[in-house]
Amino acid sequence: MTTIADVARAAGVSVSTVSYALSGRRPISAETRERIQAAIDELGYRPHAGARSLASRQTRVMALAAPLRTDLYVPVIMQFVAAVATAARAHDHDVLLLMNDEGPAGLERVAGGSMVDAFVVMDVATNDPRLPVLRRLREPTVLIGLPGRADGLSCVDLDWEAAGRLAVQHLVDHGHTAVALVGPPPAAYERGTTYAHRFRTGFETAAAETGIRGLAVPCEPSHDGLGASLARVDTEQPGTTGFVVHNEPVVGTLLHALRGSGREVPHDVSVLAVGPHELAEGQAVRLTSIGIPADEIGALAVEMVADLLAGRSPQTTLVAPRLVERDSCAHRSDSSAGV
Amino acid sequence: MTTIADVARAAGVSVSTVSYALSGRRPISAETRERIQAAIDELGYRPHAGARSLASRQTRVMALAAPLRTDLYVPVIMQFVAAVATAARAHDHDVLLLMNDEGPAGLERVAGGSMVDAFVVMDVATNDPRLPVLRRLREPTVLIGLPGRADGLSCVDLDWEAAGRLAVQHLVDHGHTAVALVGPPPAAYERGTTYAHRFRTGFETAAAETGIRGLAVPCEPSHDGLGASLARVDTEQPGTTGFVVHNEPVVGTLLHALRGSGREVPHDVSVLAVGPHELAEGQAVRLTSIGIPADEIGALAVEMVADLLAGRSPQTTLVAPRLVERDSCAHRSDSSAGV
DNA sequence: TTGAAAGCGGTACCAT
DNA sequence: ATGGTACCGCTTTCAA
Repeated sequence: MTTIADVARAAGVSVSTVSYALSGRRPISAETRERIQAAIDELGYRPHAGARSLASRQTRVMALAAPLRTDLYVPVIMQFVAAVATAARAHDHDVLLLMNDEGPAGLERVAGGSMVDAFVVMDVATNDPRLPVLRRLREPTVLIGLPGRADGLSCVDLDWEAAGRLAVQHLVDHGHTAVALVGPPPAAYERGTTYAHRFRTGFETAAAETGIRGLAVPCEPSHDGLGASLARVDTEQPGTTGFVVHNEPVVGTLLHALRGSGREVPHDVSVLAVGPHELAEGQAVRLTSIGIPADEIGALAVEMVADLLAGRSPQTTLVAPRLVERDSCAHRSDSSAGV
Repeated sequence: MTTIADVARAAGVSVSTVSYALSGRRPISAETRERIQAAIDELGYRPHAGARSLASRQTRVMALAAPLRTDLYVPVIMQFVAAVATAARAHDHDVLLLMNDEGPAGLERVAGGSMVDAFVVMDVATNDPRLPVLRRLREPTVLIGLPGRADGLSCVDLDWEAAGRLAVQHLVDHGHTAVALVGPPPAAYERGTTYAHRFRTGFETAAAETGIRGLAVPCEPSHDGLGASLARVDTEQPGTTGFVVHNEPVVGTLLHALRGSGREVPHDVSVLAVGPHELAEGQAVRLTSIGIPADEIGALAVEMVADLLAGRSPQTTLVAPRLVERDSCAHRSDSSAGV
């Protein structure tokens, strides 16, 4: 293994000069810099991360606490993970992966061992037990999601409430007066994951404000689960012509079920999906959808980590939802709202 | 921050004694051990990972190179990642996440900086450019997958060829004489990902050996993609009564398409899926399926890392496929094979 | 069974 | 602009 001393010797300078050449923390003559760089290239020198972290008290690694749940849509989770990892590299950081099954103890372990400089935490619940721990740690934290109280911690997330409103508004604009939300599984609501609540709140608020009928039903992500939810809608709110699906796994199933019950999309009913655009586009009818900008949010999270590391104060950022029109929402020119 | 010296002082022993008490590398009297443990608990001491890796030349971190492709079924990838992360923790290791977009350079960077003790690499292709690099590195590697030549590296994977044979055999056992494989997208074959080839080889070999008709068609993971593939099957091999789907995203779509063309499952045609059991169970008809034991393979990978770290030689392990019977494969008692 | 001290490979202060 | 060197916190000889 080649060390900084080897490089110094080869370049005919002192170790401190090599160190400063590397960090740029003090002026080095162009000529010296070149000799050093040549030595580094020739020897294939790589600073020892452990030695560096010991001396400098920073690791250039950030921890990413990612969820491991079956009631979450995995492709989106993975997109967040990939976005954070990629953005971290762009900031010359690596990512230490923490699976949430370790809980608060895992965060303490990693922080206590000085393994990371900061935390990015996904899947935060209203009263997440990790929050008090994170506040106490000296390493800064960015939450992907929005807990009940965010004080002292940075947060980034989609503005789910605005997304819920946007969905309803789009259907209202198309003349719908009875809309249903096929939401996440009950478990997602019960767990206190705020995005489920926030979307639903936006949905219900907008329905109330625009004076249309709106019904939100949770949905288990299976063929039968969707069947049950759809039955509830048909029973509790007959005449529903607009569907919002905030439950990726059942998007395709919903389409088939509607068709199976004689309702053509978009001729008889409109469907608006919330989820990845690829999902929306891969269906029998290309679905109008509100995307989840995981790449953007992941990159923002890392940006905010950098801010905190630079000494700036925690902040909360909500990303505005964006709707892409495709082929699943049609105008209802007449006033008939029967099935 | 509390250091080993603080602990030593509090316990009234030397630093080396604390170190040895922690590592267990030399006998410590029960009484001393207790005093040390008490001091550790009281002070909340955590060894500094960087200092430790500097002195001991090992990090207790393993790198996990995970793919970032859109043509892979993400839930399964994630299951591998979770399995490796969990197993790593069970071996007192952490996981540094590498997204494959960095390629061989990322591996060299991380190894050169002494950030990890070993590598677990997913999504290996026949002539993966990372292989020569990994062979050269001093850190041992375990591949999840099977490259063209595995010499010098450990490998774990599902025995995909056996899986392909198992699928055909199951359909043959149920009296089918014309079976089709709806496989992964062309990109998966072209990339040289061996699992696609191996499954297909097993499928075709078994079909040939049992003397039945067998047709393998790749399939783009979308509604239209499935439509195209199904059309090929109907044209090139009319009378097909057994379908093997090795393409998770289109499983549901295939079911609907068959139904749409007047073929009931399992009455008219049998369908056998390859993929997670939850996927198979969430369909309109509960599908007989061959699972992908990601948890088992991930755990094995970590086990093999531990073996290599302990000085044992590289080895290759192929996990036998397991088939779970559900409701999508029926016996064809007569000899009619018409659509 | 325990202690003292020499590294491990960097960083950054103090000099020049 | 550059060099010398005292740490950073831990592991592991060497000694007792």
